[in-house]
Amino acid sequence: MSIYSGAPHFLVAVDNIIFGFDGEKLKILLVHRHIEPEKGKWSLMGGFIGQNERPDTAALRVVRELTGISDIYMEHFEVFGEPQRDPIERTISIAYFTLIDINKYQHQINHAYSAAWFPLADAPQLIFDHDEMVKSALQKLRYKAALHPVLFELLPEKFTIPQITILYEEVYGIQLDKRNFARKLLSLELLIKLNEKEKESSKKGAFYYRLNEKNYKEKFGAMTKFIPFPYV
Amino acid sequence: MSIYSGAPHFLVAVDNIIFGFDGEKLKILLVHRHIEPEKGKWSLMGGFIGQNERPDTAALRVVRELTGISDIYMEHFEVFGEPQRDPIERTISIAYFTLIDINKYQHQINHAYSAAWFPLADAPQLIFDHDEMVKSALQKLRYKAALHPVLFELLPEKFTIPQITILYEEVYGIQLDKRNFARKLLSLELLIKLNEKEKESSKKGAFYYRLNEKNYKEKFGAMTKFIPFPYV
DNA sequence: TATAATAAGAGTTTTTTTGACAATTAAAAA
DNA sequence: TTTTTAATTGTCAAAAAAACTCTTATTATA
Repeated sequence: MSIYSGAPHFLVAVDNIIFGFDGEKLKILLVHRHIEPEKGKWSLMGGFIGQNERPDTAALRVVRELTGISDIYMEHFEVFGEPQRDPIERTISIAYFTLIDINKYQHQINHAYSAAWFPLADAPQLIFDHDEMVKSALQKLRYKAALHPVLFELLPEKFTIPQITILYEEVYGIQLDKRNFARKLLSLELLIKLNEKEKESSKKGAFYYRLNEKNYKEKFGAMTKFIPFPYV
Repeated sequence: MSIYSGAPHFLVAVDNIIFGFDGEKLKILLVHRHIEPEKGKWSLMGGFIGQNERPDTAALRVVRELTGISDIYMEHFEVFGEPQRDPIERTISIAYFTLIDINKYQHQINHAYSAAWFPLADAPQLIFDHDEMVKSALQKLRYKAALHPVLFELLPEKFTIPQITILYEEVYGIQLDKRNFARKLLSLELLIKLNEKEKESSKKGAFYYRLNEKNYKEKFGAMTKFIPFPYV
């Protein structure tokens, strides 16, 4: 018997705020509950940590079960441990935010979970404290993305400067000066210009770019001010 | 019986990396283990989460038990959940870093824990994965302090510009240009100059300053580049 | 075939911030 | 009175950021 046996034991879960971007809106991926309690409501994708599983492995597993993908950007940002947060049994939840390319993985979604993408602005009410989790995740994403080029994780392999600009404007809810922002982005030497244009959204067409993988990895940690603080 | 009963339950602990600054060195507060396992070794101050206790409350309690103080800066930064990290029984640890004024509270330390301050540079080897925790905590502290005026939490109520400069140099292990750094600090309007000098460390004496509490709170969230990235 | 419309994207100027550098000053000790 | 020590103030150039305007490629339409 353990010498720690006097201490209480708890259920420990992971919950994942999965962000995506469809070219217009920042979205989150939610699952529909088919069981009680809170049956019929929407919730974040989550799950309990297994007996021999690390928390971050559990968080990856949960996203893989839902979307079929493993190669994703994920970061722990907070622990939600209010004793009464789950009315059935006390559960301590380790929360992560995850960024995925919505276009690439939309068809791989596991329909067993009845998942759906919702624009962040008009997502339904969620179970337990999941609304609070989403709010906090967005805050942490904003913090992160203001200093690291993390939002590229939300874009497809080929993207245009106007698309990136819209993404940043959407995440922060602000208007950016297109000229200054494009200049800043290009000066980082993260992007490789392609000989191909996207012609859906304009007559002139915008050149496609892709990430310079090497520079992206090298410069990811080096903080750059993408967005002036405080935003608003 | 809970409908979650199939899921495993775990011990959940908090561990606290408590930083202090004595005017020369950045230090951490460690406790001496009087029990097995790892009896005689040094460890971080930690404890198990109580049945009806929030994780952050537990982290505060643990610091209060050791130092007698409650009014402290504390931030969660990582979860350590490797299944084998504690050889006795699997324990998931929620880690926090804490900044306290070493001078103010040195005399309140609870001797039941045989605690001692160690300069970060020559701290003893710690139990389990606590060395890794300290390393990660320092990294997070550096990140935080490069953007927010959080290091003032380590200083006494009255402090001098040279003292702050030494603190930043110590935290980052770099040399700063005193003139440029003082200019940046003063331009933030966080400091109020006092009509009093500190005369221990120089003949001329350095003016004492104290925090402008209002501006400190207001501008804490507004990121400022105290230290250029990447540091080193 | 010309031209109007649209959004992309390259360029300029001003202001602010940063970084590199040296001289002056206050107070105690010799 | 002079020396010594560390604090404090100051200048200038370079770099970065912010504000702002015009040109261009392309499609649709007259």
